[in-house]
Amino acid sequence: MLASGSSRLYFSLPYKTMGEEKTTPVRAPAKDGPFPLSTLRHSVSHLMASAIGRLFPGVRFGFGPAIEHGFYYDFDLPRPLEEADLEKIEREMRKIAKASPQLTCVEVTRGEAKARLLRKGQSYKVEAIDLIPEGEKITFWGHSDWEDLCEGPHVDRLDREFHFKLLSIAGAYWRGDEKRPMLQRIYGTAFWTKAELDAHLVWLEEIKARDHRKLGTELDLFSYHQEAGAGFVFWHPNLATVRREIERFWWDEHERRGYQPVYTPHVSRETLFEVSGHLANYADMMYAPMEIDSMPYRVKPMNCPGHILIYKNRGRSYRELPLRMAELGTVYRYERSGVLHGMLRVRGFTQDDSHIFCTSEQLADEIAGVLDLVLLVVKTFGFEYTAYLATRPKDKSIGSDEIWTRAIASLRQGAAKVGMPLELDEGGGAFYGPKIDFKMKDALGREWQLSTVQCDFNLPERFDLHFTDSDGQAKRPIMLHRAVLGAFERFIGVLIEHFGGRFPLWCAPKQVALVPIREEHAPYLRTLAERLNAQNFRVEAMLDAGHMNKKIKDAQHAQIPFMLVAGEREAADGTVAVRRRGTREQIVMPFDAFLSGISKLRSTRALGLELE
RNA sequence: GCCAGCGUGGCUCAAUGGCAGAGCACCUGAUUUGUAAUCAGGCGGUUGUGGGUUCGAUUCCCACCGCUGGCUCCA
Repeated sequence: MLASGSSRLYFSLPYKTMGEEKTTPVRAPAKDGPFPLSTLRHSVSHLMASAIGRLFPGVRFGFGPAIEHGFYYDFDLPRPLEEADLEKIEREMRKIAKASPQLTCVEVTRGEAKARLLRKGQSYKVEAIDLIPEGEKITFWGHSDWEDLCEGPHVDRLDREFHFKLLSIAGAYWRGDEKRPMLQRIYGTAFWTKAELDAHLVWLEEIKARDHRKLGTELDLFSYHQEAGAGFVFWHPNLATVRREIERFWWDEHERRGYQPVYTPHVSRETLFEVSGHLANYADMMYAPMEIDSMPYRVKPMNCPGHILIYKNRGRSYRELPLRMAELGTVYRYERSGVLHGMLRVRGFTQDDSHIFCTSEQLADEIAGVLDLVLLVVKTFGFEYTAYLATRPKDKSIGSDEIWTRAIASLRQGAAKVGMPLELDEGGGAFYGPKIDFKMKDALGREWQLSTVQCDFNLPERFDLHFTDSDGQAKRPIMLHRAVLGAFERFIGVLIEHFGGRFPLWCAPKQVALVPIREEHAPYLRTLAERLNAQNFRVEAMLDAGHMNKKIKDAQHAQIPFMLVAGEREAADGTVAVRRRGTREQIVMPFDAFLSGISKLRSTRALGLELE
């Protein structure tokens, strides 16, 4: 119903660092034509609705807005749609656009609008009228014999040049409410030019090709199993290697920044989660209790209670603050079956969790420290990001206005210290405190929520935490929850798609492939493999009988960053023919030069593969 | 959880109410190759699980498990 005013910047490409590895088509943002792109898309959604009206008499219409990459429209139809229907609908749309291109708009009174819709049996639309604020204009937009309660704006004529495609069918609750009827939704997209539509379709293909579930199979990264249950990920050696490298990076950075490692049990007595409030507020997400010695125990859905027990284990001095505890803590949460999605939405996952206990004076510095770490991660993996400051929710929340104001100020100060711009998410905070959430934008321009920093005034109260201040008084610390990667499952799932399976050298499952030209050159390469192994490089030595070309193909498919090919000439002068992933180049260089080159790429965690 | 679709060797996909097939992978043998697939042979499936209809079900029906696209909810 609502067309937003102007088209948004629709797609950007932060792919500078990837050098020759770049495979994503470079696209300029889709342009507005005679009308804004979103207006076109909204009009095309109307065109689709009118075609549905002709093909499915008795259809009742829901909403049909323009969205980020296209549009949708919801319908209550007499029968389920099939893929094959989309083409039929498209054909009907073209017919209608050609036959009756003129759009019309009439303003009516509220009563008249209702009568008009009742007459047509459009019960959802009748309901929609009540959503329009009193005093606002009520208009119908239409073309041919079809019209729709709609605020507009729309394009003037449907015989202008534009290009569209219907993409998929899905179910959607009326007004997004799961207690209401399920409608059928058709998604589509539209552009002013064919080139832009084609580019968009190529982009959709690229997304499909980079799907972490597809690459997970192709590159032997992970699996899930019917016999193990939905939402549980099995990490294969290749992906476990990636994870271990990232964990190593993570611990290095945390130790450098004064975090202390802790480990806490996966299962605790239920009373712990009563005290923490999880049982009262989070029970839906928790698994049923298990009985141990006739007492109920629970699998942990979060790590904070465990960390708090460690804090509380003895008296704490102000000298210990800020106290930063870090754990790669595996938690289990019940997610409804329909929301599970590869590694990105699972039921058991490992958070890179930390809790910082500090005074309110220390808060801004601690936040700055966390944000600095987020920036390091963003840079290391080549993401772009947007940071959102989420403030006090309107309905229920705890803590005084003063403490909220101070915490929000601290979040702002922390961001200012590291020069981080903040978008505002008004009222988006947790009930227990404000936070900064990050959306990371991947190489395909899609956004993912990963990092988060949250102030918590609640748990220190509930667990009655304190420390002894310099004046001898017992005082209450503030707690900061933070995750930088978020969860390994989601982070690495995103990373697979971000890199398209082409991991940077430092965390690639295999880093160097060795290919002899003939089997008799294998001994030379074996000595190189030993030297690489001695430097802790992960080597795929393809030294068995077999043909060179096949090995080259296999190494390329496995996305191994470097391939060293050697025959008589190389063996004679201690050189290697280096072939970089994604290229056909053959650069002959001394092995020592190669070794120092990749050592540098590894130690700098370079994103690209340019050897100096 | 809800709506819709799907489930055939490790992977990608055929086929039919009447003996389940191909390519890749894997194994064996031959081939010794200068930058993306050498040739030949072989192994491998109770067609997701359970029930029903039928002379006969992988195919039709039901339930469950799992997956996919969305909705709703989230790291």
